[in-house]
Parts: sequence; structure tokens; C-alpha cells
Amino acid sequence: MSEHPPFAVAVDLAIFTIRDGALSVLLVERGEEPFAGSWALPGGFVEPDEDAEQAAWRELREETGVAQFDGHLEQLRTYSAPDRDPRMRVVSVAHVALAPDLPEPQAGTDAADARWWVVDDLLDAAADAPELAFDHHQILLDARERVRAKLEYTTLATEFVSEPFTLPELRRVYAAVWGAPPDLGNFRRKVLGTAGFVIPTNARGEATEAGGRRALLYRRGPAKLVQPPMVRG
Amino acid sequence: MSEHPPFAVAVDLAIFTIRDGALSVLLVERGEEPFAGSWALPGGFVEPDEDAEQAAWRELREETGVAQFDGHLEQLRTYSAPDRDPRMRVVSVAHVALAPDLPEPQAGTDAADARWWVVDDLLDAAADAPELAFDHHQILLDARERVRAKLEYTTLATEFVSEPFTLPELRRVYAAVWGAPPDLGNFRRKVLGTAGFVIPTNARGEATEAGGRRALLYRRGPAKLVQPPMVRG
DNA sequence: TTAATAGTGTCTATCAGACAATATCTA
DNA sequence: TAGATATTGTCTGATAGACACTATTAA
Repeated sequence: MSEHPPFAVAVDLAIFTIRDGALSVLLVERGEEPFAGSWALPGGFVEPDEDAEQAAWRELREETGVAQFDGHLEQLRTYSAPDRDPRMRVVSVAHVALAPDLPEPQAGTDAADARWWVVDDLLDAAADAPELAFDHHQILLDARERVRAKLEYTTLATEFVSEPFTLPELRRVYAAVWGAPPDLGNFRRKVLGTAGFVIPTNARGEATEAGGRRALLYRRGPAKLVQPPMVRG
Repeated sequence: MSEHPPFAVAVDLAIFTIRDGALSVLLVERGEEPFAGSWALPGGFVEPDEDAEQAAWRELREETGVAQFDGHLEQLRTYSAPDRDPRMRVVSVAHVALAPDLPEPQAGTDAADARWWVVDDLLDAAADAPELAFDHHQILLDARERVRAKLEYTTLATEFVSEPFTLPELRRVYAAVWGAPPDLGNFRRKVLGTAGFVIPTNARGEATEAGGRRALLYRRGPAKLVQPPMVRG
């Protein structure tokens, strides 16, 4: 057995939400070197008495400023290229978080600024999109693909909406993540035909200024999987 | 930003193959503390100049004794409980590897012994199944589930057979991983109906002592996904 | 009344599940 | 020829895709 050189272990988070109909991610502007002034995924080092998931939950609360975060968090994968951090050897356990529309974030102690970005603007080459620090561009790519894929075969989309919610709201989640809305009738058939996807209530949603029929309200059901999967348009 | 305490970063491997019709995994008997005498997944520490995947490939070659390993390797997930190694803080990036029937392994420098185990015997409570070291029972559980799931929507099963192979051979891979064989006719229709899953050759397989028609031989195709997925029996 | 949004119904091509029939091989 | 294995064919119920139609609401 060889020696085991010292590493630092960090967590990075791709925190997604739907804002104005677009899949958005929280970025922080780094206040310190390396990459001072660059935008990066929020994250931090794992403490001696916690595992990576606990560290991710802690960072999530710190960065969003939400004490009672009720969204979804899961491990994505680990990034460990030797030169990914110029300071020293840092291995990052990346995570993906989903949440209903969150408030504008507060800049943390080590971040100069923090704001929501439209994911497609960051990844699909928009004019004013910043380069991301470290390997965070790749992490964000992988994270978006994870979310896109999971909407197909899980009920994870409900984590993007606050309860109670309407089916048109839920459908707009799919539209935002996939880039195009699934067929209206087929979408309703799939969601309502999957036992435990949503639980109906008797209430109806708010009236909008534009008019139109008021939609029925639902809550999240216990089902986690959708089988057979929905197909990406 | 807080301090970043030193960690050791390791890789552990769940190396799967099909032996005698059963999904099998390579375990090593530990020769050193902690868990001396216990069986464990092969693994080792990440070196300063390599990333986790390179370390996994290196360990794979060392443990299987195969210089030219032509199977599949992918990252599973990272295990980081603070007390998972009693010596010190070790974070392990677990990987899954698939390969056609491999030779009996040689015990490495730090392993007292190495052998193949039937996975279901280890996980589904057989009488003589050993307790695994560290959190390797959980890792093996997660690894098996990853393989089971990926057979549904990918062509990964072909990584378990040597080229050229027959469809009955490929079907026995599904039987071993899922516990029951998929329907004969429907399986053939699915495999042959998925463009690029397998590439036909003109040759036929060897004759068996039991007799019977000789099966046609195929090679792996370029397709990686199966859509819609096969359904687990 | 009109425009906008929500919800329901229907037709059809496709396909998975089940299972039967035929072909080819060795002993 | 008999037994074993491989390959092909067929019937049917379920369902996804496409799209038309009805219902409800605000301006």
C-alpha cells in the first residue's frame, strides 16, 4: 500500500429553481483568489465531523439564507482532476438541489455577490455569459442533464413547485427544463394516470388578470417513479 | 471560509462479471488492519498526479492482473461518513466495472487472498456469506442496483460477454443480473429491433455437447441507449 | 362577447406480453 | 430419430402521439 497524500474535500452545489419560466441556477461571485471576480457554484469545504451530504445541506442553507429548506438534494458525482484547483489538491463532491422559487440570495461572507442565472444562457453560449470558475461549467452541464433525465422517470418535477400547485404550473416546469412543453392532453393523462404522482384537492387556483378557467390544485403524492417514463419532446 | 482539514481520498471498485450464470463480484481478503481477515472490495488511495478515474483504472489492472482490460468502468458515488474508516478520515469514490469472464485473480501485495463471490449470496443473506469491511456492503448494494437499472435503458449488457457472442449468451446476462430471464421472443425482438445494439456476423457459435441449433454470432454495436427501455421481469 | 386558459374526448399506429410453430443441431 | 436448443411468427390488449372539442373565467 502506498502513502495517502492529503487532500481537501469540498462540496459544490447546483441549486436549481424555475424563475419566470426558465430553469435558473444560483451562482456566487468569488471575492477571493483563485478566480476572484469570477462566478462559481456555491460550495465549501467538508468539516471534520460531517459527511458530504451534511456539508451540502449546510452550504445550501447558508447560501440561500433559507433556514427551513424543503427542496430536494442529491449527490451528482465527484470531480477530482489534479489541477482543478490551483491552490492545492481539492476533490469536490458535487450535488444537485431543486427548490420552488427562492428569494433573491444574500451574498455570503466569502462571496462578493450572489444571483440567479438562466441556465441555458450560461451553457448555450449567450453573449454576456461569464466563464465559470474551476470546472464548474462541466459540473453545471452534468447537473442539468441529471435534472432533465430525472424528470422523465421520476416525480421530481413536483419539487420545483410550492404546494398546492396546478397541473399547468407543473407542466411549465417540464417546459422550462426540457425547452418545450409536453403535449397538454398527454401530459395530464400521464400525471393523473400515475398513481401517487399528485393528490387532488377540491380547491381551485387564483384568478389571473388574463382570465381563463381557474385550475384545480394538487399536492405532491408519495410516488417517486414514473413508469413507463415520460418522453422528452 | 473555514479551514480545510486533510482527508485521504480512495477509490473502491465493484468489479462484476458473469460466472456460471451468476452475477459475481471480486473481493479481496484484507491482510492488514483495520478489518484484517475481512473481505472487502478492491481499492486503494488516489495518487497525487492522477484523478479518481485514473486511480480506478490502475487498481483495476492491478487487482485483476489483466494488462489490457477491455471492459466498462464508471463512477458510482462517493462515500464520506466521518467514521467509515477507523484510522483516519477517508473519502472513497466508488466505481463500478463490468467485464467478460475474467481469470481467477492473484492476491495483491496488501491482500491475503482474492476470489470471486456470487453477489446475491453476499447481499441476500446466505449462511456462509462474510460481513464486508468498512461500508462495502452498502457500496455493493448500490453498485448492483446501478447495474440492474442500466441494463434496462442501455446496451451495457454487451460488456459482460466476449466478442463475438450469441443472443442466448446475452440473454443469460440479463437472467443473471435480474434474477430471471426476459421472454425469449420479446428479448430478441428488442435487441434486434434496436438499431446499433448488436452487429450480425455470418458465423455461428460452437456446438454444445447437449446438441441443439447453433446460434448466430454478433458483435457490439455503437448504440449506447435502448429506448424505450427493457422492462425488468 | 371575446380572448385566454383549463380540462376532456377520440382516433390510430405502435408495441410489449404471451405463446405457438418451425428450424437446426448432437447423440 | 429423439431431445435440445435457436429462431421466427402471430395474436391481442395497452398506450403514446396527435389533435379536436368543451368548459370556465376576466376584460
